[in-house]
Amino acid sequence: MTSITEKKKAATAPTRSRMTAADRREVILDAARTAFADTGYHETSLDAVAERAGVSKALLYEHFSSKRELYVAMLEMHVHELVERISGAVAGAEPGEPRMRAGLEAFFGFVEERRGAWRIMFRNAGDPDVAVRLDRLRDEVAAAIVQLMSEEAERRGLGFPKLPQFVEMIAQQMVGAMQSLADWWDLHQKVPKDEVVQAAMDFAWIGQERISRGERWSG
Amino acid sequence: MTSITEKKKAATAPTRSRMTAADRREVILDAARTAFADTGYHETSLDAVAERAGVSKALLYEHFSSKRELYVAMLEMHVHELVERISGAVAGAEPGEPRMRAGLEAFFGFVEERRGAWRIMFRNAGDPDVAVRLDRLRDEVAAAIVQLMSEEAERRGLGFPKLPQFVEMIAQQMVGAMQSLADWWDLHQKVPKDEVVQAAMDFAWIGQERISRGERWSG
DNA sequence: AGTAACTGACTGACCAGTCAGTTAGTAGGC
DNA sequence: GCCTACTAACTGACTGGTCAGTCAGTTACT
Repeated sequence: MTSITEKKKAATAPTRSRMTAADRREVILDAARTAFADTGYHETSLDAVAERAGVSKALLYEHFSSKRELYVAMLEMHVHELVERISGAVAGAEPGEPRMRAGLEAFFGFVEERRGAWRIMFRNAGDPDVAVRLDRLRDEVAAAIVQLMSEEAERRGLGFPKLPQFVEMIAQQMVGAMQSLADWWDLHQKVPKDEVVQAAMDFAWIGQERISRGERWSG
Repeated sequence: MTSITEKKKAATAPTRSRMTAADRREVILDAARTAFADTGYHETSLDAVAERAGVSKALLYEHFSSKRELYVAMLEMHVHELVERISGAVAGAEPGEPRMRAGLEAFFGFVEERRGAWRIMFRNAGDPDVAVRLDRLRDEVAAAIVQLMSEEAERRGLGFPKLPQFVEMIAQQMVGAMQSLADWWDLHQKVPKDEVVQAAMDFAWIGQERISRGERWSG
């Protein structure tokens, strides 16, 4: 193992330590995450990121060829984790309601544990190229939901073919609703995760009509 | 000296007309709308807006004290219209399902007629201060929905008091779902409005469970 | 002749990206 | 153990371009 000779655990002291490229890259990505989360893409200068990372701006360019590339690399890291968590949870659950609940739990679990990451991912776009990337991700998630819904329909021996775009529209709404709820939760962190998941199930699964009749899922 | 010896001969626009302040303001707001809709907040310079409006940048500052103020004024104009249309439609409909359908129709009607305006309102934020403003608007809309839902519950002689935040979470999801669907529609304009409204009703009103059983609203 | 509409030309700040150099580790020879 | 040469990590100081916002005027209308 490439032998981490000495864990720089004593990093508290201003050790003007030279790192391996890989380690330094991590430090930079982490600084980028917090910096961008605090002030957004446009309003965060690379000087600020460099300062947070404790290095010169020039060094950033040894690791990333542009501001955008840095941002995207950081973003992709978290996106990857989120996707892994959700798809893992979904794959390991029974079809139907349990699957949906598992997905929601995984999603809101991520949001809870990594507030900063979440905020970066969907509230801070700013740059159009970055926004395009996020849109693409969003569409991929929607496509995955479409896939699940179609399997579900087949399993039950029916389909939604009449409106070719129908399932996609449902999936887009699902994604939007969850994103919106996560944003709200970010501003109301006191609300426990269970209640958030519950509200998501209520809205997306049993629907408005029943809600307005006073019903709740799994009462 | 160096005065304009020769008429610039603005061959394109013959109307080098002097306007009243109010008229010019309208022209500027309109130019701002299209410019910002095309390229977003940060990527649109005031020089570009001025050019579109056919005036000098300095004149913009006769009417608006900053880029942000111009943007917000333009935004608020459209927001006001949207809110008027929806609340008008909602007020004139019977409670329950007809009311919801009326609100959705009004909303998607606005999106259809004013694609540019919609795109500005929620896809282009960019500037954090502007984003804050949009968030506030969003919360107001959510609050209005909460209000409607509460009245509805009272009308039916029941309530959702157990989780104080429950209704708010539902409302936030509703807003997010509709925003998301509108964004999607913006990229799939061929889909007729009726189908979009239908999908919205299906998702938000009857709920996922019934959808996955193959049901549709009003069959 | 008075004033409101309007302009060109400017500046000051910011910031992504560059470059010519300076260190800190390290491998190899003695 | 101690030099030495090599390399990869790292830096300060700079540039070139963009753009919000300003100002000293110039026109057109009443």
